[in-house]
Amino acid sequence: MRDDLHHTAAGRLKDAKQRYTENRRALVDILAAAARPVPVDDILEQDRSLPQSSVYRNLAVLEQARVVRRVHGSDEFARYELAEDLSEHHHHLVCSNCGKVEDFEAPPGLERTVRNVMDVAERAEGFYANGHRLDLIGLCRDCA
Amino acid sequence: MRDDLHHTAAGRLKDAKQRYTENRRALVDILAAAARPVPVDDILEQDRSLPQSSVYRNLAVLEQARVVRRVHGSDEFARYELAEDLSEHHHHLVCSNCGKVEDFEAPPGLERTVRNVMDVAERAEGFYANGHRLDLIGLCRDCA
DNA sequence: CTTTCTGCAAACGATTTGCAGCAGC
DNA sequence: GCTGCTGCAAATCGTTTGCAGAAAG
Repeated sequence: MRDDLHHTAAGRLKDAKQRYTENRRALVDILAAAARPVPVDDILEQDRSLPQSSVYRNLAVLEQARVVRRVHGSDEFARYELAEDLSEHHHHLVCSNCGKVEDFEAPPGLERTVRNVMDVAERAEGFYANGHRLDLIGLCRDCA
Repeated sequence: MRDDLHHTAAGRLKDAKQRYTENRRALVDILAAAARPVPVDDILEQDRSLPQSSVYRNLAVLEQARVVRRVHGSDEFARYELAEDLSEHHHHLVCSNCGKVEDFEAPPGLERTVRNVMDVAERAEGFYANGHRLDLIGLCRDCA
């Protein structure tokens, strides 16, 4: 499973004419292990051997190769998670107090409804949606 | 209608022990006139008499007073819109190419579905949602 | 070998803040 | 007057970039 992930990541990097180096593999491992989008600072704490600039640069490369995705919380800090098709489809619980972001799996009916909304957007506004984000904003357990 | 808006804004600022000055009124007017969240740069262009620092400072004050709300697009620029209860409830079409954000009114069935999801989040995760954002990500008419 | 990656340190740029003067109450 | 607001210019800080050396292929 984890091997499969690395295999896919390597393939996508190769398509983008990029190498799958130690540092990049480490980033993918950290993101795969997390149950939430990870802020850059957390990554640096989890692996002190990674220099800040390399982390930023490699996350940008991985994002372009569609291996990871950047996520916005309620604060200014960049957070990253694995690309949608490398993990389960899910949504986010965003704490408006502390900025934390948790993954959340929505009940099945929702996806169908959202699909309809995407069709409406296309017909009504000429907007070609290829994805969506549904974030619930509120107070996490710690801040409640 | 517009007067009512200013009246409400003034009241909320008073509650926060803030004054409703010319500059702040101008910001509310600009946001009320837009059909989309407005980036700070656009505000500065629309009213050259507003100094950058005042715009940032006043938007922060207005946000704390719950008159405006900060919105995240797909780029790094801060965008603002009127608080949810001062405008119509709506969602956003976020262009993943140019970062632009458009307002979009979703069909009624969606809201009911989302309400259910919020209940699920509370029971399953102990997360007290008080709002949501559903953004469709894709290509706007110009970028398609 | 050639191309890409790394890590340091310096640069960048959107946003924030200190401060002296001005305006609201 | 006292308190809060303004606008300038300087500081802040997450993020980006230039460059010389190391590593991948």
